[in-house]
Amino acid sequence: MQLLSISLKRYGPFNLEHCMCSGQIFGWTKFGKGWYGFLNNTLVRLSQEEEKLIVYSNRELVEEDVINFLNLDEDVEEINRKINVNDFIENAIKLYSGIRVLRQNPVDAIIEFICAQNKNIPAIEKTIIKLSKMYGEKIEMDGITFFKLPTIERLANSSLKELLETGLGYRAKYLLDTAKKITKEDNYIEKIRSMEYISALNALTLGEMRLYGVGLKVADCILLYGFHKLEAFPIDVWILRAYPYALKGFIDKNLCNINGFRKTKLGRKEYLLLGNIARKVFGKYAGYAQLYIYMASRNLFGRSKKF
DNA sequence: ACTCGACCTGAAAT
DNA sequence: AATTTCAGGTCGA
Repeated sequence: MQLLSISLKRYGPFNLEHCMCSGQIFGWTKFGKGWYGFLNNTLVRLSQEEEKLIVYSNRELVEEDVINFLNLDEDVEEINRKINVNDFIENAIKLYSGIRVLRQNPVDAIIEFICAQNKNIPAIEKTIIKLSKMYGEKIEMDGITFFKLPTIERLANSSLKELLETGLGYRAKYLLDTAKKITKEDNYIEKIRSMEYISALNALTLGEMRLYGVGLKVADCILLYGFHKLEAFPIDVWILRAYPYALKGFIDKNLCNINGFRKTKLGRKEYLLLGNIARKVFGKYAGYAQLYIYMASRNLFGRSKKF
């Protein structure tokens, strides 16, 4: 057992709640004041008291791992300055200060975001828990039972019929096929990691290395949250709704008229166009802008009481 | 190349 | 209470 106390004073703004509720990570649960989840295969409880972060685990903890996972070293104040291009973003930065792009395990991100497509947040959490219960390692803490996400090998060795019991629906075949692909190809993860953002995006969605069931949006999530490629700008329905406001002053009227922004889905060409505009405006930190915009959009247009 | 309907399932809206 | 719509999309015709 180990307890770690990390002073947040020497880092920029950090807000655990915002990080956990920004749709960038699934499988973490809040009980009382603590967030429970897996950090590099170790079950931990995270809680924040203003300038202090408390980390608890049954196993040995390395402070470096925690700092790396929460990405405390990243200079968010500098990033915030760079992406603060209009009132909308400035307001969002104020409201959701302390949000950070976490450094998840890439494989976990792949599994999570394939499961997450075209589902709402409660349904996603439910599916992830079912999947973990079915295939993952069981670990207890504070009298609560938790299940780790399955390994990709375990998924590759499962069957479609079995996977369907988790309520994955049509995503089951995506997940199975993807798991097989990743385990079959040598160093799949490392190959993606070594690529530049655009190459990685293309590799995930086209050609030989393509993952079945991974389109542009899921690929962007994987690259941003799993591989920390900050140029990635995942465009989901929430980003699309807020897009004209978030990019105010940077989109010409033609684009506005052509696309109308009334669509709920984008073609490949449109998706890339909107993403490229965001990358032009927000530079290499488009991914951070995306998190702020996502939060702001849920707040503005969402009816869910969770946010 | 581009558009558009189908697709599993469960939550949320009507 | 039953029914329809929608949800952090992707595939294939």
